[in-house]
Amino acid sequence: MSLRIALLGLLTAYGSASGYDLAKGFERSVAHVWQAGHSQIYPELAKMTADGLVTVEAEGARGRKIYSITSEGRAELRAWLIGHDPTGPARSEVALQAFLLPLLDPGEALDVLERLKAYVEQKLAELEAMWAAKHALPVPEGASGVKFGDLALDLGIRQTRTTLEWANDAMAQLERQA
Amino acid sequence: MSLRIALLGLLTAYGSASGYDLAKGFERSVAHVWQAGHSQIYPELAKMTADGLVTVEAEGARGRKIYSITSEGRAELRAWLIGHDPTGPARSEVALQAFLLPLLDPGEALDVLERLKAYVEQKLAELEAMWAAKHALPVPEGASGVKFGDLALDLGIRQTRTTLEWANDAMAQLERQA
DNA sequence: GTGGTCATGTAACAGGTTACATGATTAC
DNA sequence: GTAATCATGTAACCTGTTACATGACCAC
Repeated sequence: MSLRIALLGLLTAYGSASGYDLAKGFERSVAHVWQAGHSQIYPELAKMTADGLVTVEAEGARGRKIYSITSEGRAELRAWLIGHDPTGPARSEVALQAFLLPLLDPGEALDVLERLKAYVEQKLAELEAMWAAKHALPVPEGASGVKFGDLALDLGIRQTRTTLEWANDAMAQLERQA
Repeated sequence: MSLRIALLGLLTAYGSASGYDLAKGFERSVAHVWQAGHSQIYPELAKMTADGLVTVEAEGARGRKIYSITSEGRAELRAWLIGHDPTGPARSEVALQAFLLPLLDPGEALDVLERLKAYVEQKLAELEAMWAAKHALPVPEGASGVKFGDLALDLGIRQTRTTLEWANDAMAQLERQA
């Protein structure tokens, strides 16, 4: 379901786009929130067309199909946004690794945390660069106060920072033991 | 892969256990980190037995099969813990909803955040209760400094708190606009 | 012309969820 | 005896990943 929603959302933001554009859109704007490759996107767009949520507005060069959202699609997106309860199953490889870390001896566990920290630091830098890039330009006239995607980016940055703080504290704790 | 690792980890912690016990273990200790139903666990244990990572140590009443980890299994678990890079694809329904929230008007968006906040508060209460329960008892003699699963629980609590703070700030921001 | 990137698709597989199905044991 | 819970399994389905495959167009 969520893939559909993400596609409808992007299509709303873009006005209209091809499957290829949407795949690029996933790499850029939504990558930290949701991911999908083209092999998942193309069949899904076909199904969504069959279900009347999107339509092929035009066909361009190189077989390019330009999709746009229908009013049914807009309704579906709206219903999900308003009605969806995020009971989403928590599944985190990082947390699983953290859970099992005490099975290693402190020195080894420190190495693992060190690598994790490096990874998280890099990710944080990427997200902060994204934020900076988005906010470098002045807000255009008539734009709404909250920019599209900003709330999610803020959440991502905060959570990444929290993970980093946790890793530092966990390392300090292990060092006291080692 | 991660399901295997989680099962090997629980089996290490428990010494030995049946599929049923492991399913219960998922509901309790690891639920905030990883999840799996019995319909996934039983076939996986069968495959792991075929691969030599676990063995059926004994068969009890009601067809109960008691598994224990083999040295091969311990090696696999260790290798994963030491060598696994957490490049895990980020996929979060909450973040997706946050991303698309500006598509609603501020009043509706506030309602969604209100519901999310209630959910997150409840989850935080559960995790904190778990922490309190674990730390109510004095640390047994000879136990290592960090209790099994504590690092992950700490991470979970911190991230849940961060999400809550974010929701509050996002609501305040939307209220200014409404 | 040839290498890159645009653009779409399919197929095989791995991981996960929901529903179906069955029987043994225990508590009342 | 009957309801709850222990205990295991299978089947259908959905989602997601990796790999394969193909052709159009553009820049050099």
